[in-house]
Amino acid sequence: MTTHTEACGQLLGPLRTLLGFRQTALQRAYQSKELSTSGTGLLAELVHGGESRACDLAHNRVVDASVVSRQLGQLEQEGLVERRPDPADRRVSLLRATERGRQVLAEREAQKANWLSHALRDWDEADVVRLTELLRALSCDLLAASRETLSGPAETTEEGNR
Amino acid sequence: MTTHTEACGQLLGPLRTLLGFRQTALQRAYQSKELSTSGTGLLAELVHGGESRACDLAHNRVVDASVVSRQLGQLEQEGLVERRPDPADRRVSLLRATERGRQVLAEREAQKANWLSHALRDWDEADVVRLTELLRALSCDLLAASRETLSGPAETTEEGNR
DNA sequence: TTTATAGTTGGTTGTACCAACCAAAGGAGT
DNA sequence: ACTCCTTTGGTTGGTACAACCAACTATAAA
Repeated sequence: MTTHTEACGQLLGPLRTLLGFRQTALQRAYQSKELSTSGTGLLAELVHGGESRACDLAHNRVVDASVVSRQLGQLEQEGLVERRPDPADRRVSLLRATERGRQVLAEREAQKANWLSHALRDWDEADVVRLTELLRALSCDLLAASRETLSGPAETTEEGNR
Repeated sequence: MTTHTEACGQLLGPLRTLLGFRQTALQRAYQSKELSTSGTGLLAELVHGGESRACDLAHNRVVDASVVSRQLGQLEQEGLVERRPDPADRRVSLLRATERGRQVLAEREAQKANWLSHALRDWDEADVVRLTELLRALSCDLLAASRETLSGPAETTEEGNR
């Protein structure tokens, strides 16, 4: 039980609190009817990541392909994304955000940024920046570790958690 | 559009990513069958917060009372929490974690801390501490802002809330 | 031809909401 | 003091949404 582990233990509390917000408070606080909350993330990924295949989207978000499929269906129906067949592989469709999709997302992001800015009105700007960096790194490492755990909890770990 | 707002806009990405983990990767990565993920949070609150009333728990977690009610039922059934009638008000029951509840939670927390420690093995310890502080503050302010938004989005926005 | 991959659809589960309800408290009016 | 009426704590029923897995079709690749 190193001090590093202890420090991580301390991190658990706030992390749980934050993750707990999903589905509840935050969601309700800044939700629109136009964009089913989970769809927002997908749309954002398409806007920022450019044209992608559905399976890549699923992989990035670490969710089942079926989830992405349904979300895409919804987004497409609302005209926020469009698909075209991949000329190189007729199994895949390439997804892309429409102009309207970009626009809607931009609006939502602006709203959220405002809301967040209000919520953090007492914060030092430097702290916001610092937190952003740390969270980015955290997400990245959590993602990697999740994949590791999910794919091979068998023998990929060298000596022995479990 | 101040730079503060912009900085918050930058924060949105990582934040979304992180919140997206809920229900998916993280959940699966460190989940046990003994404790329904959402129950963990409740149990943690009981362990750390001491004997509480159900309505206070609901308020703290910003969820509907019915949600807490069902979760408590489950936890109680597994012998992780117990309730006793409040002598001062016969409507309320006071909830408390059982010894076994404490034990189970402690195990889970240790597991998680280990997992997290592994995930963040390349991190500077100081950064972990810093992130913990920032996340704590973030949770706190997000919570406050959510409540504000939820309770009175009508006309309470500009000057004095309520 | 056989096997693997991309995507969709059906069925199930977990977690949340709201509405409706019961039981107990707390005030107000007589 | 006694009864009404409103408020509050908690439970239960019904519904929505997002995730999963399994089964299926169509296409590629070996």
